[in-house]
Amino acid sequence: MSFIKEKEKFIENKLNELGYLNESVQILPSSKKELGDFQINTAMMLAKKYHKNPMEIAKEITSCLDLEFVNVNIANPGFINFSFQDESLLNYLNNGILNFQNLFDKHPEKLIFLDYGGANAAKALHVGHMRSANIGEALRRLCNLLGYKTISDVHLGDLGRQAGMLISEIKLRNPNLAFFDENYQGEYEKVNYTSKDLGEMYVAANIAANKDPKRMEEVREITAAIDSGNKRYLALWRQLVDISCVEIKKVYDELNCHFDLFEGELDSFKDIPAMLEVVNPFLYESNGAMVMDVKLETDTKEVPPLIVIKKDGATIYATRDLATIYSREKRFHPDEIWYVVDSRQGLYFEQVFRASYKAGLVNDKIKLLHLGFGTINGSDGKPYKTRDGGVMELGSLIDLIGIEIEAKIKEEIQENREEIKNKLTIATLKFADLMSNRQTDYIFDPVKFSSFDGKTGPYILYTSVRLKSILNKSEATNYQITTINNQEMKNIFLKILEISNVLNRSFQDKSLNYITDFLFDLASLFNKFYNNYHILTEPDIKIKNSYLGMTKLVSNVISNLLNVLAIDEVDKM
RNA sequence: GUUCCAGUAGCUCAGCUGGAUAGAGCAAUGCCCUUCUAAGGCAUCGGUCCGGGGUUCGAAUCCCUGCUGGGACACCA
Repeated sequence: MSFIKEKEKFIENKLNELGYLNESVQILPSSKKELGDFQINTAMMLAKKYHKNPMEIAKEITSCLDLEFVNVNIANPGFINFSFQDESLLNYLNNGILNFQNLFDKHPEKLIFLDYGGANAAKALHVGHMRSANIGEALRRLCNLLGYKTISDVHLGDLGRQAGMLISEIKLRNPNLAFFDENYQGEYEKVNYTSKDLGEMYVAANIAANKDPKRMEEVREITAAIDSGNKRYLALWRQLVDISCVEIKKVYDELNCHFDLFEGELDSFKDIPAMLEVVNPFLYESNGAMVMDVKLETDTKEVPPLIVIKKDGATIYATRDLATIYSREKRFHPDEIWYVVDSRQGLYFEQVFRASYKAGLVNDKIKLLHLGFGTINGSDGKPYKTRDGGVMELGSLIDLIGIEIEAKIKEEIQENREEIKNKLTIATLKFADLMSNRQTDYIFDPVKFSSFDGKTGPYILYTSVRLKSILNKSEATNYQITTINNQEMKNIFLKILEISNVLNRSFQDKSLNYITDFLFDLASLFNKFYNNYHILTEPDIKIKNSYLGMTKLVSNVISNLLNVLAIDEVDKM
């Protein structure tokens, strides 16, 4: 158990003895440092609830604190401030050097299924995909750290109109391919496209179809044909999906994303009949389509019915998502399923989740969550585009930042230069992406992000390199902090005590900005210390060893938290 | 039109479920490298927390209301 948690429990027990039953206590860093390192505001909350004088309750609480609490004082109208004995802190922190896991609290074991990534087959990944990937991957790692089991699925968008688009374009360009011969019976040849070709053809088809209604009609027909299982088109489409997956996997690899399952909408196809059997009793016909009511009496807003089958009899994304939920429940029995998808799909997921519960595709105990995220905008506040107004592909974006980064790596570093560049580039992007609260939009500014002054990924990595460099030069092998020698050191330790709280909040909000903030604060505090004290030349051996122990501790903490964010460290930069 | 979410320093954003004097980064100005990576550190400047009511010991945070911006509102995903 973390130190803070242990002390909170201690106070909660004392409150029980005083007759304040089942109250929870939060120990927070004090906002008035001159009054103590920590504060609790419990007395004022209890005062309201029990109609008593907060000062009196504060006195009751402070009178039962033990000797580990020092410098205890009460301030109007009922703030309790205190600090902890250095020995207690050091005892705990030294355990943290040996094992990072000692610094925070484990959660109850559950299985969480995460759906993130969401790349579209045959279309290049763009900036929006990056956010889903970064947030999803970091959440997966956070879950694992806290003791949850996880399954991640990229859930490709590999069915739908882009299939029709692409095939119509191929048909136009190579009408003689066997896929377009209704009478062809033999094996289908391997097509010879690169994922770049696919991207280019998709764009061409999209433009043409938007201009020409006849072309759009053809796209619709092909899409519908695939939907109803047309073998020729499906054979071609599966090949195209495989081609584009090569590129997609490469990018996810660069982003350190790990997917336990690399499934997609195509895979949900086989589950549709079984799903429809369950949902069928709830369906009714409306304007030709088969829909399901999902509104509730408690709604203050209008929640339209969910379309499950289109009027042409074809499936729609909702059909596939319902089938996927059904299949996930059957195969894995997760306690929760998280969807890391753009906030704009909020209403849609609300409908799908309601439909799932209502029809009994999943039991009521399973938690279905849509973790929406804000859009990535350009400096004009509109969705991020390239300079000429096109869609910014993720790959080009990574290259763009990479060039800036390359120029800043020290010239004398030649060994692994490419690898260092790549890691710094991803660190830059990820840190910027995870830094803003998950739910809010943010402005993507390549110039700002690659400048890496201030609160950035490279700043954290720079600090981590510093820490490692010191540890290497010291040649220390075991680490023990025996004294808190100055305020800068104390501040670092107090910050580290916040880890458990930071991880919990991050988990609760499903937002990584608490972790990026913490990393920045901790790195800043260490850099401050670094500028004021010289570790390796410290003459007092006891103090020097404590400095080294602290350096090791900070290094461990930063490494572990960067790992949660799926950011790799470097040895030099 | 209905509904949801935003509005905090010149700019970009935090703000721990109501706590004490509202915080960072960038930008601006001035310092600190013969010392463990100066991609660093220190200092200064910068605020009617969109406006107006209310709730209470206490509001950027909760409620009401107005203004501004953005999203969503059935056969795209």
